[in-house]
Amino acid sequence: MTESESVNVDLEIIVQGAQEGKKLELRLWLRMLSTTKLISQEIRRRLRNEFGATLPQFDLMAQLYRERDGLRLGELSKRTMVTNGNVTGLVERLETDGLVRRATPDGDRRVTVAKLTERGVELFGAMAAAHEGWLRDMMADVDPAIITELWQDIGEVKTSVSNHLSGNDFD
Amino acid sequence: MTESESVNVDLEIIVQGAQEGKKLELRLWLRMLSTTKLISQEIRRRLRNEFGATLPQFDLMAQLYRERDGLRLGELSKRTMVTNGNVTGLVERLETDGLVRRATPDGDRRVTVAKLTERGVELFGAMAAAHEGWLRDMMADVDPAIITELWQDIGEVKTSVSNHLSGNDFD
DNA sequence: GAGCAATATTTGAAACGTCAAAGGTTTGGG
DNA sequence: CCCAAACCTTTGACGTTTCAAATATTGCTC
Repeated sequence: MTESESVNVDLEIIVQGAQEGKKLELRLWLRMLSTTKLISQEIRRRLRNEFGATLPQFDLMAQLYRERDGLRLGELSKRTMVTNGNVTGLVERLETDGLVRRATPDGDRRVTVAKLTERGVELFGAMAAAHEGWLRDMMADVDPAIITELWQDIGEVKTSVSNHLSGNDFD
Repeated sequence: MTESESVNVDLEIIVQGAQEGKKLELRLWLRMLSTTKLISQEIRRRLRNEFGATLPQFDLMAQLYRERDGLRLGELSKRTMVTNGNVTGLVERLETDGLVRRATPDGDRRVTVAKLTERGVELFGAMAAAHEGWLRDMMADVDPAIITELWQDIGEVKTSVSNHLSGNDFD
């Protein structure tokens, strides 16, 4: 059936054309998402294999590493973009692993402050160094100028998105 | 050793000036990750509120929408970048919701093929249209030229990452 | 100073995510 | 044939994620 074949070809051309006509924003989003997933999975695998840690744990510890006096769980929640309930569980597991210690300040007994233990500081230091190296390796083929440019332009995207959220706004 | 100290100072100034103390790759990664999280959370919230669906379900249905004859679960797993075990559960839930149907072809009884039902096709069509609009809104303040440029440059990052994975390579 | 609103964390249910092990099915070499 | 290797999906253990409801504490108002 040469006719139906040629019809199919035409359809494919049309579809292709339409796909490239796929909205720019959607196309960018799909690529951002898949790239981020790819990198996350690689980092996750390596954190697991080399340090027995998870990515969320790493993120949380990174915040506590910066603020050596500790942070309230709510503050941790904001900085890691993770819900309150989730922070509870994360900190709980890190505490049983001896990497984090929880304490309630005398001033306000509603509050719980999480702080890295010595072991936590030590472990995170090692993980952070490795983590940075992994990223450098993964992006080794990308021109540094492009990396800087990407950083700036993604900043613009982030700003735009922040200004167009439906629910609660900024913070 | 004053000499080595001055060397250190010089190095730090250079490093600080060049990248504000953080390696380019790490800085880019942190920004990509937070931006992706921000957009994901917004899409998730809207999918939930307006359609009662989740983002992973949306992703999976998107693949089945393209391949109207259905896909094997393993193929779905690759395309959605989700593990096999996870696909099983996702498809199970979508099936109880009447959006997807599972079948085992006569030729090979190891295989399970998932396919959108009519309701699934209909619902996904509506979700996809809304989804595209949300993205356009969120990125409304970004110059289209920059969006296209980002798409290309992130493509370079993705390629580089793909070529520097530790475990299994390409696909 | 009693109660009510605001703040901060925890809990519980449901879904998503990984990995590794186990369960069927097919296929191919002897 | 047959049985061992390869293939595909499911299962189970554990961790992450969200949301909403529950709990606890503080602070403020009247």
